[in-house]
Formats: sequence, C-alpha cells, structure tokens
Amino acid sequence: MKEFDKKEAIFNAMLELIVKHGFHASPMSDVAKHANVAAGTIYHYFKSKDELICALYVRHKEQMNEILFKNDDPSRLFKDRFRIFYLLLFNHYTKNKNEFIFLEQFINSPFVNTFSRADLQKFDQPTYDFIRKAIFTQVLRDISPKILISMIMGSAHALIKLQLSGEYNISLSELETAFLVCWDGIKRP
Amino acid sequence: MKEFDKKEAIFNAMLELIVKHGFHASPMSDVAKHANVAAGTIYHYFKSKDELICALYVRHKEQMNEILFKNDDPSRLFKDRFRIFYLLLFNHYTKNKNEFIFLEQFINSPFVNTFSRADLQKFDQPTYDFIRKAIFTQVLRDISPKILISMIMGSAHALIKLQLSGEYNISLSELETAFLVCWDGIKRP
Amino acid sequence: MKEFDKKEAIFNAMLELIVKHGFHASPMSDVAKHANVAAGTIYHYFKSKDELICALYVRHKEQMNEILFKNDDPSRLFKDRFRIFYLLLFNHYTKNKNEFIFLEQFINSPFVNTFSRADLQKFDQPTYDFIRKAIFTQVLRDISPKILISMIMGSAHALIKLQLSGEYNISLSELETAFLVCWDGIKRP
Amino acid sequence: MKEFDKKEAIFNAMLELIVKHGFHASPMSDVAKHANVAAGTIYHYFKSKDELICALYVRHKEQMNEILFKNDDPSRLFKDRFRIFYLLLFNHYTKNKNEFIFLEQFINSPFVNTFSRADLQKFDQPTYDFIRKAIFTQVLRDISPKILISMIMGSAHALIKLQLSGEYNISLSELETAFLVCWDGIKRP
DNA sequence: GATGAATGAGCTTTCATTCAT
DNA sequence: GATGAATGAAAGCTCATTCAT
Repeated sequence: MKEFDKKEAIFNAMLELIVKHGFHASPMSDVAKHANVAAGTIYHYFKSKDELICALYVRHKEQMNEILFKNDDPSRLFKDRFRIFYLLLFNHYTKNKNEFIFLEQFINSPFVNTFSRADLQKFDQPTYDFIRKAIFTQVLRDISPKILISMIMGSAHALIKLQLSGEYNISLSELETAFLVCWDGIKRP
Repeated sequence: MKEFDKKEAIFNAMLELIVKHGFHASPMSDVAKHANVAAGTIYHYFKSKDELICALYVRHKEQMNEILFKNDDPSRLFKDRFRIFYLLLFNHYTKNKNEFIFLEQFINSPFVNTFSRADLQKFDQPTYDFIRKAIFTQVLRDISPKILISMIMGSAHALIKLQLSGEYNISLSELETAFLVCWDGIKRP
Repeated sequence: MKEFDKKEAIFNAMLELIVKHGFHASPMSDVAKHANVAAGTIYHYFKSKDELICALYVRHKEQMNEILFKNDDPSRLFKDRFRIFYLLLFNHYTKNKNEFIFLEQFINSPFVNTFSRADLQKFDQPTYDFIRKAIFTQVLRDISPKILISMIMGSAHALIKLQLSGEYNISLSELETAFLVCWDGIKRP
Repeated sequence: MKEFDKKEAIFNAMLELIVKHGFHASPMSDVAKHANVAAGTIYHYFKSKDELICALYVRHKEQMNEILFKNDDPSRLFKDRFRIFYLLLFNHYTKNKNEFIFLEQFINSPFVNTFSRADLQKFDQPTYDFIRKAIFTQVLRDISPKILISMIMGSAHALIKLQLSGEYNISLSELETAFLVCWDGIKRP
C-alpha cells in the first residue's frame, strides 16, 4: 500500500466520523480503525488530531476552488457564469453531503481560529476575484465584495443545508428560481 | 443566592465557555468554576452536559422569537415590517456575539440531532408564519416558504458573521443596501 | 478516608515504584493501584506526574532537615555535633533505603532542573549554615563551605550507597573510622 | 561511511540526548536523527535501547580506566600518583560534562541492575587494586578498600558536580586544598 | 439544596521495535 | 548493510458524573 493510499484513507475516515459524530466524538482510534491503519500511523502523516482536521479543511477548500473555477469561461456573459457557479456549488454539496457538513461544522467551530485571517482569505481568493470584477464592470451592485460574497454564499449554503436536511426536496425549477432570487438581489438595478 | 440565579449563572458560564473553546473543550468543572457553583450543583438543574447545552439552545431561540416579533405590527406594510425584522436580527446578534457564535456552532454540530425535526421547526414557527403569509398575499415570490426563509436567514447570518469576524465593518448605509439586496431578491417581481 | 491519607498513599506508592523501576517505568496507573486510589484522583493532588515527583523530593528534603537538625545542640563541641549529624545521616538512609535511592535518582536526573538553583539551595540551607559557622569559628578548614559540604555529603552518600548495595557490610567501628576519615580531612589542620 | 563511524555516531547521539533529556525522554527516533542514520540501523549495532545504553556505560568505563591509569608510574611516591589520579579525574569530567552526567544518571538508575555485581566490580578493578596496594603497604588507613574507594570517589564526584553545576567555580588552589582534604582523611595517621 | 472529592472509562499521543524493500 | 513506514501496546491525562457529607 502506497503512502498516498494511507493518507487518503485517513482523510476519508476522519471526514466520515466527524460528520457522523462531531469532532469530539471521533477518537483517533476509530479513525485508525476506519482507515485500516494503526493508530500510530496517523501521526506519521499528521502531527496531531487538530492538524489532521485542519489539513482536511485545506484539502476541501482547494478541491472546491478547482471544481468551481476550472471550467469558468471569462468570455461568457457574467450572469451565465454565475449561474453555473451557483449550480456547481449546489450540485457538488448535495452530492457530497459529508464534505458540506464537515465544512459547516469546521468554520463554525473554534478550529477556524487555527488559521490567520489572511490564510482564510487566501482560500476564498478565487471567489473574491470572481465577484469583485463583476462589481467593477458594473454588472453587480456597487457594494463591498465582502458583503456581496457573504450574502451569496450564506444563502446558497442555507439552501444546500435545507436540501440535505431532508426536510424539503428542492426541484430543478425551484433551484432556478432560487438562483433568480439571488441574482435579482445582487445585480446592479 | 436564589435558584434562578444559579441556573442563569450556569447558562451564562456555559455559553461563554463554548464560544471561547467549543463544546469539547468546555468541561463541566470549568462551567462550575465560572458560574461560582459546585460541579454537582449543575446536575440539580440539568440531567447532563448535553441537556444543558440543548436547554441553552431552547432558551436562546425563545428569547430571539420574543425579540423579533414582540413589536411586529401586522397592520403595517410588509416591506417595512420585514426591514425591521432584518435590522433587529442584525442588531441583536452583532451586539450579542456570544449568542450568535453559540447558535451557529450548535446548529452545525451533531447536537441538533438531539431534537426531532418537528421540535426544531417549532422554534422557527413565528418566522415561518411571518414569511408564509407574505407569500400568500403575493408580496413575496411564489416559492416554498422554506426555501425563502433559508435564503433570507442564510444571507442575514452570513452578514452578521462578516461583521463579527472583524474582517469588515458594515456601515449603516451598507446595511440598508444589504437589506435591499435581500428584498429585491425575495419580493414578487 | 481523609485527604491526608490519600495524598500520603500516593506519595508512598510513587516512591516505592520509582525506586523499584525508575521514573519512566512507573506509570501513573500503577501508582494509583498501589495507592488504592483511582488514576484520576492523583490529579486532584498533583497537576502532573512531574509535579508529583518534584513534590516527593521537596517532602523528603524537608523531612531530612527536620531529622538532622531538630536535636542539634549548638552549645556542644562541633566535632561531636558533626559526628551526630554524620551518624544520623548514615542511619536514616540505611534504614530508609527507598528514600535514599529516590533522592539519588532524582538529583542525578533532568528532573532537578525543574527547580531553580535558588530553590535547591534553600533545601540545603540548614546544612550550609551548620558548616559555614564551623569554618568561621576556625574549627574547619578555611575553604569555601560549598566545597566542603560537597565533599562531606559526597563521601557520606557514597558510604551509604556501599552499605545499601549489599556489596559490603559496614560495621559500627568501620563507620566510626569512616567518620574520622571525613573529620581528619575537613578539620582545620 | 564506515560501520565504525555509524556506531560512534549513535553512541554520541544517545549520550547527548540522555544528558539533555534523560533516558525516558530520549526516543530512538531522535537518536537516529541526531546520528544521521535510519532508526532501523541502530538495531544492527544494538539489540535494544537498553543494550545501547549499557554499551555506552561500558565504553565510558573502559575509556576512563585508560585515562586514569595509562601513565601511572608505580615507582613514584603514592601520594603523588594519587594526586595525579585525583586531578585527572577532576579534569576529565569537568572538560567532558556529558560523560559525567550520563555516568551519574546511569549508576543511580535501575539500569545498573542490568549488570551483575561482579560485572560492575570488574570495571572498577584498576582503581580497587590501586587503593588496595596502598593500604597493604601501609600508606593508607587500615580500612576496607571498598569503604575508602567509596569515600574518595564520592567526594571527588561531588566536587566535580559542584563545578559542573556552575554554582561555584573551583580555583586551582582550591582544587589542591580539596585534594588535601581527601588525602588527610585517607592517609594512615 | 449544595458541595467537591473521587471515580474510571476513554481520550490523544508516544515510541521501541520490525520488516519489506 | 541500510532504510523509514508501519505497528500497537501503553503511557499521561481529562472530564462527565456520582454520592457521602
């Protein structure tokens, strides 16, 4: 078994357990069991439980940026690009529930404070640039990009959470309407 | 010291500790210390740590509903009523950071699963009714109230989080613009 | 069972185990077992294993100073007082092997560095004063008390170690000769 | 790199780490790192950590006997030979602090029990013979050589420890006086 | 009601040692 | 010979909870 495999196995085991039981109810011994490695092995790849959890966050953010922006085509109309962004976000997380739940748990826990504000901003740089340019070109409302991004992502995440909760099943047409709710709010009037 | 005082002291101590260190780093012994009671005393008021945390959540939700709706005047224009709701939400949480951080941490942790879906909905009933009626009277978009509420609250909370993060200071006029971003998205076009 | 009893039981259990197996082979779980307390109980009385070990050292030094000096009579001839000191030292340690072995292990381990030089000197203050005065009154050689004390205690401890090793059994008359070996070396010629 | 070099490197790394952190805080992985070899390599040269530590002790004792006795000239006056022995001992250890601290730590730890009494005596045979003959020729007091050696070495080591502690700096003339303290005690009166 | 010493299961982490390469 | 990833038993320590006072 190659190193790559074990590290991945540990990541996946930790992700699954955190989602199911939370940080404090996911002992390293269980992570080891689920990853099919010895407890000590985890400590070859990660200095501590905290570091493993933070590495999981970093890995996720990098993967998401890849997913959201790898096919973005700046020559197209912004509204269309933004719609694709919105749908990619929704689709990825509703199909990868664990990643979403982990993410929400992480960013609302004191673990985030492990990172400096600058580090955290770095992960969101692609989204920040995406929105900032659209404000600059007068496509979006003339308001701080930070505020706009917060509102966009906040409402999108809430929508994803609703879907994942099983409390309500969002149809495709409702998703398109939700996109419009967002778009009508942020576009320059 | 009256019973009331001790229970309140325990609530406040737990709230403060959770916000500062997270659930798993807030031992009951520390709660006792901060509340100036003996460790055993907590167990007169709450069956367990989990129960205490859940009771804290219930207390908070009830207080918030009181704050948000006690002065709501159904005879006024919905847009105005909604604006007040939006500002009350923002103002309360930006002035009571601990409550907000606890809330976000709680609802994104496996603790929420302590409650049945029905119980959780009960806490949000006032908001649900508030929005549902406005859809019914054709003031708001014709879309599931659950979706609309998710998006409204998601974006509002994200805004509050931005303000509390210290990363950006939202001015009064920006707050009014943010309200419009929200309103323009949800109002019936 | 009173607090005093448990703390004492922990002290004694730790002492015995360290002597038998060394610091690193005396797990807290064994200490707990030998002291008939729960593992966690040790941590009510001592913040950590290291602190327990250091407290053991402090306790020992205080007891020894009591033993060595409580009956010292400054009105007597110094040689006699010193002889009593010498014999008390030898007798106490040969009858309390564990204390001696712990002490030697402790002061030759990196644990001593827990204490500042000043703290360590404080424990030896009574002996220091005892010897310094005898140098001042021209009974002992005119040499730094630190040097004299080192040589006295070093040779006395080595003698005790010889006796405790079982390699050789020191008779009473040999002990008196050993005292003279010491005395003839340190007295003012 | 020759075998010799690696074994030496391992010895030196272990010595340094033990002195700095003690036996129980000197992991083999650190020894490997400091010696610039792989962890597994240590096990080609030594069966276990304990064996490595014991081998270190043996190596040291052999080196010391070489140093102390290689230039001893039995035709000279015993007092002079003993003085040289005394000064060699002091000089070597005050210039090789690590060796001294390791030695003291080792002989006061349960590790010594790895060796039989006979083995331990073998290492001290040269010193034993040196002193025994001087008693036999009536130069030294008529007392068991074991007692005499214990007292000599005990006081000498205590002196070295004083110097190494940095607590007091022993001058050359004080060292000569210390030698006389020793000599006046042991010489036949 | 209130206390806080005591519990002990269970946590994170370490580290001597092995073995496939 | 040499490597260092992998092991897993065992360490130090924490903390929710209990119960005699």
